[in-house]
Amino acid sequence: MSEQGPGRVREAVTLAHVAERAGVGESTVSRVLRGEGAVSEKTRARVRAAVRELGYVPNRIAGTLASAGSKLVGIVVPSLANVVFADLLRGASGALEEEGFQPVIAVSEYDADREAAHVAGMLAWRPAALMLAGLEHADETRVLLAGGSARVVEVLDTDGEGMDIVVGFSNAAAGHASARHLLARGYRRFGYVGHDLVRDTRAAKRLKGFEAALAEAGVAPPEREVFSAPSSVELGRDGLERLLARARGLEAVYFSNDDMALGAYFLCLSRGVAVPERLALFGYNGLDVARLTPQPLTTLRTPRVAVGAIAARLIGAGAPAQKVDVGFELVPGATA
Amino acid sequence: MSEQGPGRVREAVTLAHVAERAGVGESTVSRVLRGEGAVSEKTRARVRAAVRELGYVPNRIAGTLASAGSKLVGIVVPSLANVVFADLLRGASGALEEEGFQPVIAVSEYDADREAAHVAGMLAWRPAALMLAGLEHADETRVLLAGGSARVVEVLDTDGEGMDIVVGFSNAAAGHASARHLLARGYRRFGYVGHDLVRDTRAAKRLKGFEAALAEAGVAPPEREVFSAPSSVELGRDGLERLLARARGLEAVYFSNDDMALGAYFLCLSRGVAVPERLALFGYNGLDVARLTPQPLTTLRTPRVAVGAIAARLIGAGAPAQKVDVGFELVPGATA
DNA sequence: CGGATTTTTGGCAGCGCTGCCAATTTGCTT
DNA sequence: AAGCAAATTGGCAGCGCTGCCAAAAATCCG
Repeated sequence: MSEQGPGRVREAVTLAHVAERAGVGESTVSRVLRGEGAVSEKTRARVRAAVRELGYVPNRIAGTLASAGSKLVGIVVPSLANVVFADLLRGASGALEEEGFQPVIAVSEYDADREAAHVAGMLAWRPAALMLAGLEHADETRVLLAGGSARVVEVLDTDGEGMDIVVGFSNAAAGHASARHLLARGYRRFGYVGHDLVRDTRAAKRLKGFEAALAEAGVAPPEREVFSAPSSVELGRDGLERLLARARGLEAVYFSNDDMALGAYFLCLSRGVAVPERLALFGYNGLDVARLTPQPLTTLRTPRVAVGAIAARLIGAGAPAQKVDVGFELVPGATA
Repeated sequence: MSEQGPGRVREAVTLAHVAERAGVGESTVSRVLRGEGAVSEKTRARVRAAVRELGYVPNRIAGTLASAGSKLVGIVVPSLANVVFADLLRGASGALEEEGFQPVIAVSEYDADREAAHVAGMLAWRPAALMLAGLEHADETRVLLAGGSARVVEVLDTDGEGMDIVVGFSNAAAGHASARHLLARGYRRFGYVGHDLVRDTRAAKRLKGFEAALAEAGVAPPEREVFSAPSSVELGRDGLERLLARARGLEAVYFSNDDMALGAYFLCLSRGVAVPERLALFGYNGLDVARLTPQPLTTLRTPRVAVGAIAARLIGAGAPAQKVDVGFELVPGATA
């Protein structure tokens, strides 16, 4: 029953056990483990041996409590079904790891209140930083964040005021650039097929930028076909189908993202609608798969992985509040 | 400087502060917060008011240390670039949340040693459970897991021995079923285009099952074109291109997954190769996008989201060690 | 209305580790 | 060989919360 004895009683090996085994003080073991403070090579070796022999795994809960300030970084994304956020997480997760942080993720389903709940839950772990998508948040979220000591990084959008660090690009500018491209190609009669604009404020900002560019050029706003569901290939196909059924003479259609555009492109392939001669298609995101279709999709690529990575680096560096615009790249494909 | 005073010194509001403010003992506040133990409605209200007034956010680090056993669940996936794992995370994350757990993720890049390192790092947070992809792990991982008190859930594969709970399906059976389907359709000369088989052991198991079925039918094994990189649409296209360049008379090609098959399908569309008449294509995963191409891809759909959710439920229920086979579904499309 | 119960509370010792400071040892100098 | 500075090391008080147990208050009963 006692924690010593010859048997492998393993249950809860603590730093104290390691210290005893190595015949040194607890502080010394702690120093060795953290590679901090001067410890002679001899003791260092003894401690490491003890750690190995006992199969000791440090308890970071206790460590964090004692030292205040954890190495956790909370990340709340709107969805995991969308490649954008998977890419963001990939970039963030990789860089965070290198910076010595551990990501903790949560999904808000594009719901501001759920986001707030997650923020509260994560704050309970006293994270070093919290990463949120976009600049629009529930008031409660702002209050929680203002009161805490965690850094805040808002990503993927720069159109607005950030609370602390902001890393992203202008969605309005993206929409604007997309429209300019289409206008330059001579298109004048536009359509728009999109998903939930209320929840996905970034998509809404793109559309706004897109329409602004048309207005500036004195061109009529696009005929809209908007769903209130998350984006998907299927929705894009259905959207274009409906749009074509009711709007005559459309020359080019702007989509809320590549998934949607892809569905529409497949519809065109199936129906034998000549792209871009009869109908031009323009997406958003720069998805890999959309680059390899028989005709590469004309789209606008965003550096999502980089956004995650840069955000992580800034957190690691303890950078001051700032806004980093990583820009985007218009990718002329063969569909517009 | 003192932590009281009339001003809003906010820094570190603790349970003790709440207790003082509400004029009750710490234990009472703790009980109210956890909704455990009998507390009169009157005091309960006073405590809640104090919590609100002070903007108190419980410190779960301290709570976990005091009570032992956290509500964290570590999840180590091989990659985030692959939809499969994003789906898995989605299912797990949603169900975990409902069960009151918080997911902590890490990416191993299909590397067993990195996986081991992440497992060690997560164990330091004394998680309730750890979720790993597949049944193949580094010895170190097994040792760490055997010594810890965390539950272990291995997902997406049932071909082999699990350490604790296993939720998934047989990849070998999946490959076998795919071959049976193609054989039933009369195809006899096969090709295989795949990605890194050494790291992605599940893909290797599928191929093995596929070849076994061919052998059983007395059919020659497939002509292989295998890359040592992660799967991608591009790799699928290139793979088929190479395969066609060197193997004559192929009738059907099996792909390591839908991404690969999609790239190949696009190549066929571009080159005007009649699918499935001249060449049949068979994928794996049941990706949404592959269901909406002009010709839906014939593939095998796996319940990835469900796997994540079921795994989470079992953890929450404290289920005993077991192996859950959720099966898969062969989806006859128009490409084979 | 006193004593036995049943409810509600409060007190306080840890959980395992880190930070601070003092004690000890070692290495140099003169 | 004594004197000091520098390098190592150990002790121990918390970090903020929960679990356990005893104290206090509210209820019940004959």
